[in-house]
Amino acid sequence: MFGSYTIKDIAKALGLSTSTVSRALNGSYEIGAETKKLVLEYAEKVNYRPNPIALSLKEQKSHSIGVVVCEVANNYFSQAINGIESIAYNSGYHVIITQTHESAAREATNVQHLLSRHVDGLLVSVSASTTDITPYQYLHDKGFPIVFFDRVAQAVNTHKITANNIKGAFDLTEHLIANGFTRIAHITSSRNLLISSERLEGYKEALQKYNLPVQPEYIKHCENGGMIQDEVEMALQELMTLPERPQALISTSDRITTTCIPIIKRMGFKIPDDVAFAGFTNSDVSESFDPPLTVLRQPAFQMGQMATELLIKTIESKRPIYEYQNELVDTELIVRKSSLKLA
Amino acid sequence: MFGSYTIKDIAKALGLSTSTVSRALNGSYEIGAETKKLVLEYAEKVNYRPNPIALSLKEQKSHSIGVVVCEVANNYFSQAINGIESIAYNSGYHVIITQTHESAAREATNVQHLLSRHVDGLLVSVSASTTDITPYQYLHDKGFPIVFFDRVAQAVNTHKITANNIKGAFDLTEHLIANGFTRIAHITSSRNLLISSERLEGYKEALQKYNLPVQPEYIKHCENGGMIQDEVEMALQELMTLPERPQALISTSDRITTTCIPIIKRMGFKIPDDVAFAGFTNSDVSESFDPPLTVLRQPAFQMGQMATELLIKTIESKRPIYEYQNELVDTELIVRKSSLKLA
DNA sequence: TTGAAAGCGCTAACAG
DNA sequence: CTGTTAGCGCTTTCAA
Repeated sequence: MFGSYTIKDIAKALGLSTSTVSRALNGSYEIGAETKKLVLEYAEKVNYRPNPIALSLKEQKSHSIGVVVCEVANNYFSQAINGIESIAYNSGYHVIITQTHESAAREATNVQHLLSRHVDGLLVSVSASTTDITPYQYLHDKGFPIVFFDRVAQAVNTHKITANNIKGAFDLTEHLIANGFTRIAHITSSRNLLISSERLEGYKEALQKYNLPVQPEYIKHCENGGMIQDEVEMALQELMTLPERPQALISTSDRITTTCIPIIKRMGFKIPDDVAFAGFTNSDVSESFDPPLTVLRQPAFQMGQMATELLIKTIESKRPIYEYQNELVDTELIVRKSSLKLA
Repeated sequence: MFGSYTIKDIAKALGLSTSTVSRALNGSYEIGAETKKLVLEYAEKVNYRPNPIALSLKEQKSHSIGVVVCEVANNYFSQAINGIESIAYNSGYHVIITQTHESAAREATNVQHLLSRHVDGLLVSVSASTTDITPYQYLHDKGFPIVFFDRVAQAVNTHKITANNIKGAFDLTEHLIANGFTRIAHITSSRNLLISSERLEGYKEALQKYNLPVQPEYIKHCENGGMIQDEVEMALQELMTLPERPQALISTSDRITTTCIPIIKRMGFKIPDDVAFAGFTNSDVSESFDPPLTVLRQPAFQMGQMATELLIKTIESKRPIYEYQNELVDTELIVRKSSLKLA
């Protein structure tokens, strides 16, 4: 709060009523041209700014949207937040960001917190440990605007923005197959996440297309989404000590992808000579890795923008919405040395 | 806004007045034990949550803090924001983040925007192109709480949290000197930024300590903070075509550091054989770079936390504050292969 | 111990 | 065309 002029101040200074000032400021029709001019000029002079809090109280709208993500310091999410901010800012909304650190409990608290803050809508990407989505279902049923992005709660029938995960993982896997690899392992995030199963599905589809067996021992889940270094290390350990050691690895989670590299090296394997590697990540330095990383990139910024546009449209819609969009956006495969052809 | 119970609802249901309910809820002394119990139980039952907007209007406090940074999708800032969120969240404040994209004009708009949102205080890290700090000075003079972190407006006498930039750059430079390099170039961000001059100073101090000449042609500024790829490329180009080509490079900006690597490689130089490299960055994957990067890391998370603690303390202080803290936090030098000893 | 009423800044229905 | 009034949810005098 900072010593700003109120409508009352203007009214007093100009010898008018607050309603007249309000009307002038809001360009109402029922106002005299001169009065209007007078008020507008004075308001301009004293740099009048309406108090958004008073407006919120009046309108029963906070003009804020709540964001639930696992982590801000994550390539994908920091880019998505960039997109969210860009749209929200221009639409007069501000953004309250909360982090789950992949904890379902924390996520529930965050949603509560955001609700008690009276956010007008929610932009959510569920945590890796989230299984209970009834709070979202409940809110949505009550007509509260929610848009999921990236990590969606499938069962809740609302707007969703996701990357084409199946195709993305398919492309990644197919690329490895095309490069001569047949024993390809798959490291992914929690089984709770739809993105995990979709990416797994894309992987399987590619194997099947080329008549390669889908081997369960080649598939590893990191239930904490890679937040815990040990789980990634364990998964890698198990994979690389298999009798039929995989020739290539794909990782389908941003954090896991970047975490894998040093672990693999520490285990003494050379990429791609001993084991090829490719993964989902939005890191903008994957080119500088040793070796340069083959990555599957999601349009994080655009996804954030799309989700926010949809959410604001929903919030501002006059009539209830019963048709929900399920946007699928394309990913980008960037081939580099880490997935180099088998000699 | 979401169909929640109000004090009025409770009052009506219990046949009390709103003031009584309010008193019960706030644990006032002037209230009957039974009434209090009654209200509290009912409130609990219906999951009553005070409307923060009404409270804000009443208290003339928004319980929100505004953050001004250049970019969320930046290693340092995303980590700092993580720290900011963690403290703000636990203190009942929410955080409104704005990005300048290194534009001074955008920064001014953002501050205006945040002010019109009635944030209770500002956490700012100025943009690379900011020269006019009078708005901050003005606000601060009026008693508005501002804490600068990382990129501070030196002239404004308020709380500041910075890394020990001089020592950090000194350490980085000394390390290179210790490794046998004598011709060390310095690439940094805009001259406007105090962090740039401090880091430059640390560099010079190290050279002087070891009786090495400070050569102006070895010092390059990127006025756009590395937002523009070309400016980094240009700087590198000029340095690497010098008659006496530098043997080592230090970069003192997060974004510039990560940008340099691919450019240097594209120019055909091998790191560290043709030119050694070390730089400020908070990237958590610098270990995976080719070659693994020697970096100077700032405690971004803690800096965000400290800044937020200070800001909230200032906001909530009963009496005006005239003593401002200037916290200097230590950096961490992590030595890796990119700065390897000269053969 | 409790209630009535005013007020935070703003808008809007209702009078005039 | 303009003023009066009430009300959004809450706290806090002031009376009782």
